[in-house]
Amino acid sequence: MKKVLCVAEKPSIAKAVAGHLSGGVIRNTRNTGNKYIKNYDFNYRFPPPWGECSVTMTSVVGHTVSWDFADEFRRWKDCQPSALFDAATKQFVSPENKEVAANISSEARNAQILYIWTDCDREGEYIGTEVMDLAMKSNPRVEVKRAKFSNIERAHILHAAQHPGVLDERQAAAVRARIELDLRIGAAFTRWQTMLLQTVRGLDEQVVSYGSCQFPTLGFVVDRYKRVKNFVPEPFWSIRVIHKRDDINVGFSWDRGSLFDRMAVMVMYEKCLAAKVAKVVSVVKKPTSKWKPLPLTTVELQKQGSRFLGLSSQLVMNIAEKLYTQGFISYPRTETDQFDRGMDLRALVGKQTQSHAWGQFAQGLMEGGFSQPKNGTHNDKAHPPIHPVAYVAPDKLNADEKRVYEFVVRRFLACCSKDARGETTTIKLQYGEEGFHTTGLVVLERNYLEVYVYDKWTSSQELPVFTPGEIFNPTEATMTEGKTCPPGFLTEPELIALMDANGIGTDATMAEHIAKIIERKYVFARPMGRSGGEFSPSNLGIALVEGYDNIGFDMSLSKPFLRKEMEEKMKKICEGVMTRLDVVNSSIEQYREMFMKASQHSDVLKACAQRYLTPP
DNA sequence: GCAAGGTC
Repeated sequence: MKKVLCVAEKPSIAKAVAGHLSGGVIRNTRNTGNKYIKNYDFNYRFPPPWGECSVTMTSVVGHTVSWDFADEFRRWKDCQPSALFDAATKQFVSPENKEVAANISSEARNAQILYIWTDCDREGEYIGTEVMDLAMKSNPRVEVKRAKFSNIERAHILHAAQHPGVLDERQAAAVRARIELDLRIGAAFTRWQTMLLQTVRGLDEQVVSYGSCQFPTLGFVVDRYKRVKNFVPEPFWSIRVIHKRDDINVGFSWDRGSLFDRMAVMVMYEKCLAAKVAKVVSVVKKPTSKWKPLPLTTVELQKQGSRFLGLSSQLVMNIAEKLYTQGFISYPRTETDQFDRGMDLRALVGKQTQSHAWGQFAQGLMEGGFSQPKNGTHNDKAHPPIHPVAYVAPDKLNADEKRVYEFVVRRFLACCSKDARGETTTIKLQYGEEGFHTTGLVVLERNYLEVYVYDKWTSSQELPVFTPGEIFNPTEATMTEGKTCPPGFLTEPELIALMDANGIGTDATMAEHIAKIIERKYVFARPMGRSGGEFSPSNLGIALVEGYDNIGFDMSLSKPFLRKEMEEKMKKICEGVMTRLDVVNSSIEQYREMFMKASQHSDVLKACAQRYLTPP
């Protein structure tokens, strides 16, 4: 009988896959040197030519192998920062991963086949090559296969086991290019600018880091700050009509909205008054609905967590991680906003019927209210949307955990419910030569809104009856004056949305980048009650962005374009259009030129920092 | 004393 070693990216997947393949008959569960990892032994019948095999299923815990510079470049004074662009690098297993690596090597020793079950995304493909290398160290002749799966539903996993594929070397190469570039560019610029600015007041003890994600994130905050600061309010004028009927004051808005030309508005307003009467042009009733939300992704969880729960994105992710490891919710790092057709969503809804808070609603879904969730447009092919997998009694969780869990559950139940339905009434007026309108809403069926308490959709004041063709004398018509308002400082949900839209970081790391630029004292977070808080840059943060902008680069270091370019090059590696070395070499040359330009004009950056950091 | 990416 052949021995097959299966390796997943994380312990939870190993456990789930072992459960499905073994049919519940696990011969042996062995502890390893790592407290999270277990080895599961069982038999499984693979398709020919393998047939019935003795299987060991285990996992790593994310990356096992790290990259850094060779020893002679590790200390900051050992070399010029610019030397890091082509300094020797090395891979190694960090002390906390020693047992993980040893487990793979020793389990692979007597296996004929290594079957890789890492997540089916780019990082997973690379982690798969780490596992392969570790296994081949002890068993160079082991045959390597790769499972293709996108969720851990039983039938899906069994199908994956029956259809072994191969590792995608291009995707792994793309990740390796990314690792090398981030290391070289990040370390070179970080050392250089830290040492350059050390003599500036207040920065003597501080690391001033550069990272391809940190800087664009900082750039978003500075950008908004400048827009707020440079904002010049502009006056505008409008016309508003009010008519009192059945004791209701109905306000009508001007079809033109508002104009910046006072005289023009004045003339139009006078014409209205001269006309004396207004005429009802149309009264239109239209069914309308408010759509239930899409299945929950990580980015959405972080944005809404900040908006509705008043928790920072990082805290939300830490809590979600904990709820996941305790088996209460599904994997919290996902880009997918579509549920697989095969998933038994009703079973998951059923588990929530015992809740005092939303149990009745869940019961209602079980008794006919259920409706298949909408599909979004994202699918990472690795994880389903975030959803509750078990019911948890509220007294088992602390206050913040309870709120995150509750959000995940309510969101899920909302997805499985129906859109809210209502009816709008739109009344259009002609008054002089101008058009006016008003709209009323009656909510007819609340549906998902009953459980998704975060969305508001309320009936506006009911409109009195107006009849098409009717002519009346408006109670009041006024010319109003307003002023344009500056935008607010950047909030956390807005920042996450910007990062997401511009490809800065991944769902798993966006919160870390935000935390990092706070730790580096580039930005401050002002807590703002329930909406989560807003960011403004420090003097140092502004100085860095402005200093580099003053030097002047074709592509700004604090804008997302450089990162986007790197992402596009990675895609080209995946498509086979470029090789890893093409990408690494061309990017290194590009950054080396920028680095040289920066060092030639270091006085510009330094002067900028001095200007912002020296008290007047 | 550097990065960003996994995961715990």
